[in-house]
Amino acid sequence: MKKPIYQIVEEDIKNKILSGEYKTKDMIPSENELKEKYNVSRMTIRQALNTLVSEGYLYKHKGKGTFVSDVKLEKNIVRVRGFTEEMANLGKVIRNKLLKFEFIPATKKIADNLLVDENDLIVYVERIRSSDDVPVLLEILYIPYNLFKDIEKEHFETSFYYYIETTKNYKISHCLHTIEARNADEKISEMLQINKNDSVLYVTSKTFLDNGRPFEYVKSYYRADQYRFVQKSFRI
Amino acid sequence: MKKPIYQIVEEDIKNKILSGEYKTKDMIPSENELKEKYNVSRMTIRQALNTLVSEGYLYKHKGKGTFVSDVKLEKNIVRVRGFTEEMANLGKVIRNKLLKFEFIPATKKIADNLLVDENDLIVYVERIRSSDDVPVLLEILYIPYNLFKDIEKEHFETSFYYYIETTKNYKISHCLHTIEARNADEKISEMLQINKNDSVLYVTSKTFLDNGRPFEYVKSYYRADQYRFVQKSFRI
DNA sequence: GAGTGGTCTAGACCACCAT
DNA sequence: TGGTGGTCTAGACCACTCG
Repeated sequence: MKKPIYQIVEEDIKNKILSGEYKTKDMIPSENELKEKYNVSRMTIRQALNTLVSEGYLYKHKGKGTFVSDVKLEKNIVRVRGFTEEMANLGKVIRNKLLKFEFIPATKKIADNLLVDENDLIVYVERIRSSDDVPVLLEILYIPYNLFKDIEKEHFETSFYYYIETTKNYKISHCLHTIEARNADEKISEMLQINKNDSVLYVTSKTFLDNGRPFEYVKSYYRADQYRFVQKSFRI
Repeated sequence: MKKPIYQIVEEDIKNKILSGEYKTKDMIPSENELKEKYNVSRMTIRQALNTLVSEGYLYKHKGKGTFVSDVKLEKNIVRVRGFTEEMANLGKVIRNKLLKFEFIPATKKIADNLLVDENDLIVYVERIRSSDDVPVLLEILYIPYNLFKDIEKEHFETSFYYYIETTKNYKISHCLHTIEARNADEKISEMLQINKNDSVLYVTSKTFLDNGRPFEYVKSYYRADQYRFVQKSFRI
């Protein structure tokens, strides 16, 4: 799986921004200079730059040049992060206990959410995710098989997002959440080691690749004493 | 001011989606066909298509084609909106029942959150907000008196945000939420007309003016059967 | 094997900005 | 006027999907 050139250029420039080699408000080399430097065509350079612009690292001024954004202001937007990534950030030890890993036909509802046809093959996964040996959430995942034909149980015992981004080299774009409160039923409470009727956060998520395709539909039950959402909203 | 071709193509295709000429899950013509149809180069077609993909109108399948997304699920960006505004948008009739309106000294925690000094005067408000006569949430507000010296009970019986933006002419900038699930205690359940131990969404909000000052700190208890949060996150 | 989207090239002309 | 990014072309080869 060879990385495309524009992605190499993109990562190189992003690193130069993060390391401080390109500083806030600095003009980076022009597209023509970058074209020479990386020995590629200008369109390839533009593809790399445009991604960084859409991610907020750079901004352009026609007739002037391309400049580095104030990256401090970015980081406050709500980010899509896998549970693994999130917990690792907090220095927690994660464990994933796989309960089910099956192939099932898509129901109407799942097919609609994942933009596949009814009865198309779906990877169905149930797992419990623990942080420092305390169960935090129960996840039920629906994943279109045709996107991940080499998918294996192991990917859900480690990090599914790592597999997607590193092994498959897909790009994750964004995620839609709904967040509700529910009382745990018998099954949920048992799995999360809480009492029946204890509150849980019930979250549905649909996550998209940068080609516009949803690649997972997830129902999650979070233990209320172990997890909460933080969100920043803007008045627009 | 001539429109670039890719934008004309983009709008044309978007219109065909919105008008229903291209239906959900339909494959649209291939890039080569579109190239012939509009009499432009393939790169121009791709620029138009990629914008529509990033906006969520289309998704692509390498080796298969380009397809129409389920457009109903657009426009989900998280906005700061007062409850009044939000419910009015849904055509609901709002009522606010004011339970308490008092002036109290700031505790350490409240002072820290509102960037005032301990024991500074705080407006303390409790109110129940109903939609179509069903109680939806219990709100407990802490507001720094020094920002609103002319504040009155009436402002909480109608819309506090309206008062801020129209009467005071302040600009609201953004809001930080934390969202948790809790079991309703005796008091909460009674106020929201639910059973004891029923789940509620417990939300804390800190809302800021565009000068960076927090102007309210709010604890809210939402009835789980009446309310949920929707959020869109980006991977950056 | 034929068709699709993904990547890439080596040019070109334009509008905008500074000097 | 010379340099920048914005738009656009007419090709090319690749990887993927499907029959």
